[in-house]
Amino acid sequence: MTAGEFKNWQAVQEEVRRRIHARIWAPGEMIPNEQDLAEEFGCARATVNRALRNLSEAGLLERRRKAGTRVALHPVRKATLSIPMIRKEIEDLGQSYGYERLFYRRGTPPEALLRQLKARENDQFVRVKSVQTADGAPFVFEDRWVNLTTVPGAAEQGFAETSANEWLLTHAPYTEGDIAFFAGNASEEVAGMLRCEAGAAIFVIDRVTWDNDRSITSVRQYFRPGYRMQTSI
Amino acid sequence: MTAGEFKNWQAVQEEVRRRIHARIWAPGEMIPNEQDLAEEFGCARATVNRALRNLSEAGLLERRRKAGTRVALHPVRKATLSIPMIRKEIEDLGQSYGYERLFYRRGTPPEALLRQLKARENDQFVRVKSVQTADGAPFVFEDRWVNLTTVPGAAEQGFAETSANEWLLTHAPYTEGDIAFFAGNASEEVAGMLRCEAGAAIFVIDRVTWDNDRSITSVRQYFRPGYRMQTSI
DNA sequence: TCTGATAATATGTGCAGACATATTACCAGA
DNA sequence: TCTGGTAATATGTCTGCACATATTATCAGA
Repeated sequence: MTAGEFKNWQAVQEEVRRRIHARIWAPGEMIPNEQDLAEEFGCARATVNRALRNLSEAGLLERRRKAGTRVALHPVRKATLSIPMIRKEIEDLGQSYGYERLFYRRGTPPEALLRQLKARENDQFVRVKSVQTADGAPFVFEDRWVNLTTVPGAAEQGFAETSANEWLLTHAPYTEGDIAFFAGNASEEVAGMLRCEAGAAIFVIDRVTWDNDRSITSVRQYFRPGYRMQTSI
Repeated sequence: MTAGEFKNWQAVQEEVRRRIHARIWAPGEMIPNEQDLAEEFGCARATVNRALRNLSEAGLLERRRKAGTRVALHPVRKATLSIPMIRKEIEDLGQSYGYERLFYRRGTPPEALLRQLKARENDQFVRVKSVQTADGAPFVFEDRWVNLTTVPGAAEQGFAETSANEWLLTHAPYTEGDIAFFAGNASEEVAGMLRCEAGAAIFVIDRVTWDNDRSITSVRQYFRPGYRMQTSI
C-alpha cells in the first residue's frame, strides 16, 4: 500500500483521489506535506506537487502556502462547457446547417446595454439578427450588437453569409467575457422566428465579450424549444 | 521585444497571449518549438512548457507531440461554472436560507430513469421532493431519487432538516456526473411550489451522479422564474 | 507505386536542488 | 494584554538535465 510504486504524477493523483474517496483523508482534514508524500510515494516533490496542484484546480483540494493542503469541505465541482459553436453542434448531429441574416442596421444600443458593455463615447454599433437552422428547422435565433469601433472589419463583413459568431471567433479574439443562462417565455417575435407557440419556454444565453476593456459584441441567443445544453462533470 | 525578460511562466504565458492576440501568431499557425522559445525568452524549457500547457488547457493552443504547437483555429472557450450549492448562493445574496422537505417515500424510479442511472437489479431508491427558499420566497424546487443501496446512510438521514444536495456532497463523494440545462414551462405542481403562474418559463437542471459505476442520485431542479446562471469566460 | 521498418523530432514528464513567497507561530517589548 | 517584528514552514516555481513517447518523415525493398 505504502510502497514506492507511484512514480508518475497521474498515479500519485489517482492514489490521492482514492484516499479522499475512501475517507482515509476526510473532508476538511489536512493531508501530509509534499515532502512527506514524496518520500512515501518514492518520487520527487515536484511530482507530488503536480498531482496536488491538479487536484486543487479540480476543486478537490485546497492549498495555501505554509498552511498546507486540506481536502475541500465542499468540493466545488466545475462543469466546463464549451461555448456552443452552432454550426459544429448541428453538423455533429448529422444535420445540415443553414444561416440566414434577417436584420442588419447601424444604431445605438439601449442605455442599459451600453453600460454593461462599458462602451465609450463615440463607439459605433451595428445590430444583427439572424437564425441558424438544422435541416431547415430553426435552431437558434440571435439578436446581436457588434462594436464597429473595436472591430472595424465587421462593417465590410456584414454577416450576410457567415454567422457573426463564427467570423468574430477567428477575427476578433476576446480576452474576457460574461455569460448567463436563463429561461424565458417566447415573445411574439421569438416565437415567429423559432416557429413555435408564443409563451413556450426558451433556453436563452446572454453573452458579452471584451478585448481587454474594449467591448466586442453582446449577443442574446434563443434556442429552439426542447434544447438541452449538456456536459459531464 | 525579444530580450530575455520573461523569467516566469506567467510572464511567458502573457507574452504568448499577446502575440496570439496581436496576430503575430495567427490562428492555425505553428509557433516556434519550446526549445527556441526558451532561448528567446531566456528561461528554461520547462518554464515555456508550463506556460504553453496552460494555454493549451485554456483552449488557445493545440499541441501534439512531434507535430508541434499551433494557435487554435476555433478557440473552444470553456466556461467553468461551479455547480450551485443553493444555500451558499442564497447566503451570498445576503438573504436568509430556508429548506423544507415536502415528500419522502421509497419507491422505484420509472424505467427510463433506471436505465439512465445504470441501476442494478436490487437497488433500492427513495424519492425526495423539497423546496429551498430565499427570504421565505421559493428559490428552487427539486425532485430527487437517491440510491439507498449505494448510499445506505441516506435512509437514516431522511433529509428532513438538511438538503440532500448538501448532505450528499460531504457524505457520498461522486466520481462522475452528467448535467443538463434547459428551459421548461412550469407544470401545475411546479408552479404551485414556486408560487408562479403555470406555464412560466423555468430554468431547469438535470443532474445524475455516480461513484464509479454505482449511481448515487438523480435530481431535477426547477429554479424560480427569472433565475440566471452566470459565469465569466 | 505501395508498404513497412527506421530515424528524426517536438512535446511530455521525471528528478534533484535551489530560491521565492505567503502565512503562521512565536516572542520580546511596550 | 496587546502589538509588531522575526523565525519557521509549506507551497510555488525555476533550472538543467535526462529519458519517454507519440508522431511524422524518410527510405529501402517488394
